Amino acid sequence: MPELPEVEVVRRGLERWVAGRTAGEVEVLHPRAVRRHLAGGVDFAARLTGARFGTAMRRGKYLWVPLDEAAAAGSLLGHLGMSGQLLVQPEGAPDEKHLRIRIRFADAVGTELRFVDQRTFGGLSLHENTPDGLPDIIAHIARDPLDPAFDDAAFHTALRLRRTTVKRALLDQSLISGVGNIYADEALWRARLHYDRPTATLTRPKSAELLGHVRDVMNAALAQGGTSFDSLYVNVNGESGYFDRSLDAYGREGEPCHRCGTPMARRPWMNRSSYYCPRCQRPPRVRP
DNA sequence: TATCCGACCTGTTGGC
DNA sequence: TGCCAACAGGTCGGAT
Repeated sequence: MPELPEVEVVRRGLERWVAGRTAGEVEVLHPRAVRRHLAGGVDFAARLTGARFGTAMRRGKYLWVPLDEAAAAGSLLGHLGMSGQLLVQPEGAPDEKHLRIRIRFADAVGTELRFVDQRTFGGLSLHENTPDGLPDIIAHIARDPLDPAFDDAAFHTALRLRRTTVKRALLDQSLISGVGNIYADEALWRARLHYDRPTATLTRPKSAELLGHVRDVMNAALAQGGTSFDSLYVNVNGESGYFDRSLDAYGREGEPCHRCGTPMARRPWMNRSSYYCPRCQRPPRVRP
């Protein structure tokens, strides 16, 4: 599934292939793909048509493109969800099986923007912007740790104040954005932290170390998977090369820990799975 | 108010 | 072989 590095690759692709162009005909082929656009698909298409795209922005896994001629100070907001792709395809190319939204351009370049999404967890929508230039609906989303303006000290303070556990905190988009289940497990393994460790017990050095590992995991993925924006198409296929080569925790149940050789464990967690090393990542003595 | 957790969705996998 | 349940997981919103 697209994680933050893949979303960044898509952002760069949009910046290169879509910025400065004007939307022509817009087709909404599946209503769920515009479910966050409360006025519905017809309104979405009508308002987007004729709008000129600015430079794509990103916060966490949300992408948005400022529009200069649709609703005043508005943006086209996108989230890829579990299986979403934004593709710039030649006009007339066969439709993808899960094509949800098609945006033609009012120019003669001969390409169109497509939103393709098998599981329809993602979608596109139009929103007004806050004074900060952020789509209003994502104003509550925290900055991601690759954002130069991310405040490490404030993150640590917020962690200490929460009465929750460390993995829940990593997945809390109002604390830190862009961390999904996979990267949370990877960063916790690197930091030798058990997922159920209460955040209130984390020292400042330990939370700084954890944050550093989150950044390392993301940067490594970006370095390995962030190549496709140089091609003609904005194309995230949902499979980062990083997943195949460099995972230390996620999906490795029963395989030896890359640090100590102990078989890795998997535990059901929040309708998901947590992968960890039972030796390197000891559970907290006092359960929260 | 803060935190928790089920629902949404569909292709794949594994068990019977 | 075929059927069905389990699984994957980001986000929202209702429940606690």
